Amino acid sequence: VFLHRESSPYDVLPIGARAGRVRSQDGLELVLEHGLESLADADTVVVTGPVRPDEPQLPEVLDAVRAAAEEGTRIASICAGTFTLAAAGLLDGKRATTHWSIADELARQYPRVHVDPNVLFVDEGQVLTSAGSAAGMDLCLHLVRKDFGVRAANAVARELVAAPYRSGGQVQYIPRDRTEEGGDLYARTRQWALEHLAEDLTLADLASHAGVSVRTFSRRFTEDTGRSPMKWLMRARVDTARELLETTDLGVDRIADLVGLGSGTNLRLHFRRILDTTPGQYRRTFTGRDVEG
DNA sequence: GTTTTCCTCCGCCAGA
DNA sequence: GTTCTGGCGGAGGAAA
Repeated sequence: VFLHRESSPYDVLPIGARAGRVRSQDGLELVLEHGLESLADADTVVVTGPVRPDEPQLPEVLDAVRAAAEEGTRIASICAGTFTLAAAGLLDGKRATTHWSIADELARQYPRVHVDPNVLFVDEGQVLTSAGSAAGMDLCLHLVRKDFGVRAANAVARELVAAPYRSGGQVQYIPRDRTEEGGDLYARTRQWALEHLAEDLTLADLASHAGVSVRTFSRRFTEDTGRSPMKWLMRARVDTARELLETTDLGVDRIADLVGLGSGTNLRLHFRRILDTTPGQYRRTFTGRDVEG
């Protein structure tokens, strides 16, 4: 589990298929104090899964993970752990991701899973999946962010010397046939947009900053980030509003103004759509204060 | 809650 | 022949 026991806001419990000493493939000996019976007490189970996707899945692990899910436990996976969730049937009909190098294999083995190889993690509510190990950290920070808010997630990220927030839609690094030109496509335009959130930005403004046509910008941006430009912008606005709700005493109307959402009504609407809560509930949950305006 | 207007997204296609 | 770009237009959604 990637969260430091010291810095984690959770009680982190490493669990093995059975308690005792186990030897990893690279020869490391691990002592696991807890076996699968401990899953029954967990609120969230993070499955790191087999080292390789072609490793046989242990039936007792699949049964335990399935039983936990049926009890309502939140289940997350990191890297090849997604294969365990898929084998347990938890991903049937759902979007999921894993490391890009084994995404094709996941789609082949589990055709009922909608595999998205281009994102860092996928949040399907009770079931969450992530790409490579570093993306697993992003997923864990996403969970902290959901459970305890932006400030707590940032504190954990600082402790781990990690980026505080990389959205799930951010593209995985995948080697392409052609040379990567300039790395993260439109990163400068995204940064520029974040610095001008309060303004009435249109798709044409973003395309103009990127120096390409609206059509090309829209197409390449979506390929690069997994989200259409304006959906990405809306999420950035709501995320900034969340941070302002947590770290300031500003009213909803003022915050809506600062993040370019125009009115408190509009901010409430998008808060509800994206986070399924209200700004007031959000501030009360994470700060204990009420919201004005 | 309804209506109107405007914007975004996306498929299609032509040209480079 | 393939890939990429950019314009057009319709469908759907968002905002006022």
